[in-house]
Amino acid sequence: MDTNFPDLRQFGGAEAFLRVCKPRVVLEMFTSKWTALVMGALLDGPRRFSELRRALDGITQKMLSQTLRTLERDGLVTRTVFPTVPPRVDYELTALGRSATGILEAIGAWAGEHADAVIAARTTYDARAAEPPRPVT
Amino acid sequence: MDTNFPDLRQFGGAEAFLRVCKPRVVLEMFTSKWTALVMGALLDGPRRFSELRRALDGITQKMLSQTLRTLERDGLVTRTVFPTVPPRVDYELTALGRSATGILEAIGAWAGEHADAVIAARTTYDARAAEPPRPVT
DNA sequence: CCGGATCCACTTAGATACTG
DNA sequence: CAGTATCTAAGTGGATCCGG
Repeated sequence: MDTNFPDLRQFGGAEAFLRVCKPRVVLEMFTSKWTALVMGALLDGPRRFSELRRALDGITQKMLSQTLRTLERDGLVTRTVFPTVPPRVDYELTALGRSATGILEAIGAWAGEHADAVIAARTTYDARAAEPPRPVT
Repeated sequence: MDTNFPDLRQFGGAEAFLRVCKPRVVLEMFTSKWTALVMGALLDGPRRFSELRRALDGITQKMLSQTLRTLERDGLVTRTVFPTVPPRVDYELTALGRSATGILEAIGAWAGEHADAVIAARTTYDARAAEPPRPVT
């Protein structure tokens, strides 16, 4: 099989390549701890800040706020402020955001089939690493 | 739409939920900087350490070594030592590892369609954030 | 109610030097 | 050739306090 792995020297090394690699940009959208969970909580429709805070029982205000702002910046979520008192702010997935949840579903599907194998492999590896050193014979 | 977002209090809060959530386990397999690139470099078949080091032009020995060990621990890559001198070590994707690259392909496909929209959204957001504050009227 | 600002602990990654 | 060990810099997340 030949999958045309690129010659990274064209880009000035792997480091430079990663900065312009679009799949990597997307990967980093989901790497932060709360991103996937917040998007999941928005799947059912618009939610206000305090509803999300309750749904994500245990998340700090700072992290929820920060995660939502990142999602908004990436165009995955809209933020709507109602000029009432007390203030009310609604968050909702955009079309782009809903399409991005497809990735999370793909990950969930793979996880359903293979996560146990990964966890088992870790257990085996860790047990082997904890064994006493083998005699040299 | 109702997507049955779970009541996280059942798990003792979101923090505890994330620790047992299988999709999250899978997500974290790819969060480290070099994982996806190393797996990509192994798609064409077995490679030895120095070949990978060259293919990933600019990666440090430490990060390549660390990434490969993590992949091996997760059961995605096998490590084969040939007892020759000088030593030779081959790395190869397992069946599990090859199936996991499907996730990376899904991300790549979405990126091909939507990464530009994300990048554009960021640009717009950043420009707006840099504007002078609006008068209160 | 919705956040911003600050401080701190922990993790991650790079540089460098050394070993079987 | 194929790593490991150590040190340091940078980023990420949590706790807490303050403001509109």
